Amino acid sequence: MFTAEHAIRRYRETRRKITPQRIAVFRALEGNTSHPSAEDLFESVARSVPGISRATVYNTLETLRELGEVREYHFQADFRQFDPNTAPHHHCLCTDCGRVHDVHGGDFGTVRLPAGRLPFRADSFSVTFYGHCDRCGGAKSSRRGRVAAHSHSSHM
Amino acid sequence: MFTAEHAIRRYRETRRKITPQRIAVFRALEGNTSHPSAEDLFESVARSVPGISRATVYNTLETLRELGEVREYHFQADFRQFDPNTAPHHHCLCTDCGRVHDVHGGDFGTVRLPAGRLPFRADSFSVTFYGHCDRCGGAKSSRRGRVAAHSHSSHM
DNA sequence: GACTAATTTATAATAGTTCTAGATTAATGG
DNA sequence: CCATTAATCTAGAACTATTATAAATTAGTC
Ligand SMILES: [Mn+2]
Ligand SMILES: [Mn+2]
Ligand SMILES: [Zn+2]
Ligand SMILES: [Zn+2]
Repeated sequence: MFTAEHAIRRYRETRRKITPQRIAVFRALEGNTSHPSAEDLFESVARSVPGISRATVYNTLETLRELGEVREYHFQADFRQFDPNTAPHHHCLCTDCGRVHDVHGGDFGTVRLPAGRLPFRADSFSVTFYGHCDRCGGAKSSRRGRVAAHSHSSHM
Repeated sequence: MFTAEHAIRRYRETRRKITPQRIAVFRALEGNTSHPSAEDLFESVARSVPGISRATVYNTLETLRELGEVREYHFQADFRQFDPNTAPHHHCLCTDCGRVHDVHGGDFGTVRLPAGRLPFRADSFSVTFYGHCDRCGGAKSSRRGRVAAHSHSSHM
């Protein structure tokens, strides 16, 4: 689990300096399940560290990614999103508002490459569901909360 | 299945004009399993239609996407990729060279949202495997062709 | 073949990200 | 503490994919 303390330890281990700017980015990521973009994090961090540069936020995110402390996703075309939760989990992307929810805790079925001779060695995978979130449920399904409980399966 | 003829039919149906530029883009997409970017398609099409503008390629792709004739993916951060195969299928993204392979024809398991009360209505989903392709197999696994036959499963 | 709205083109604008050079500072050790 | 110095930070320029604009061209229609 990502914590500012853990990130600081990793930075020390790898002979990197601990700066107020970096700590602020770590804190902004701690427990953050919103899959923020670099700009999101910049805006959030700039409140506690006025004058921080975007470059610093970008650089810190890149380092954390190299260290394997955050994972980068490309849910949308226009910006990258970061997730301090590096454990494998699925995501739901609302195609209306762009919000991304984690999926965890249930029976999600299995995902595997066919045992056949596919010319590829897979290290990991990611599953993204596209649809509509709670708040965007849509005009026709204004009966919130029920609509949500939807199951989706496939056997491609 | 996407064909230039089918795209032309759809363009006629929706009162859009058939131009040499558009036909060239249709042809470039026909049977294309490389998941090309707009720039890839521009370069390819520019050979047969010198002077074509990038804007035309972008506009045509956008229209095809609206018509549901191609699907747009965000495998990488820096550009969008298009797939004329709109049937649901999985993908393998080589994290070395960026090539994307389709996955189809075997037993891939099932994917579903937990039947519980997840506040989300899913319309579709996409599965992406990350790893190393045939050609990029890596130094340690130069024994190509065997490495490939790898199976990956999960029950998160 | 003429008409006209749709399309195309070249180019400017935009947005996210990366690069750069000079100013600042964390870490080290006397 | 203070001095040293390599690492870091900042502001802003540069870069890249994409979108917007406006004027020129053309597909479709009669
Ligand atoms: Mn997540
Ligand atoms: Mn595909
Ligand atoms: Zn939403
Ligand atoms: Zn490869």
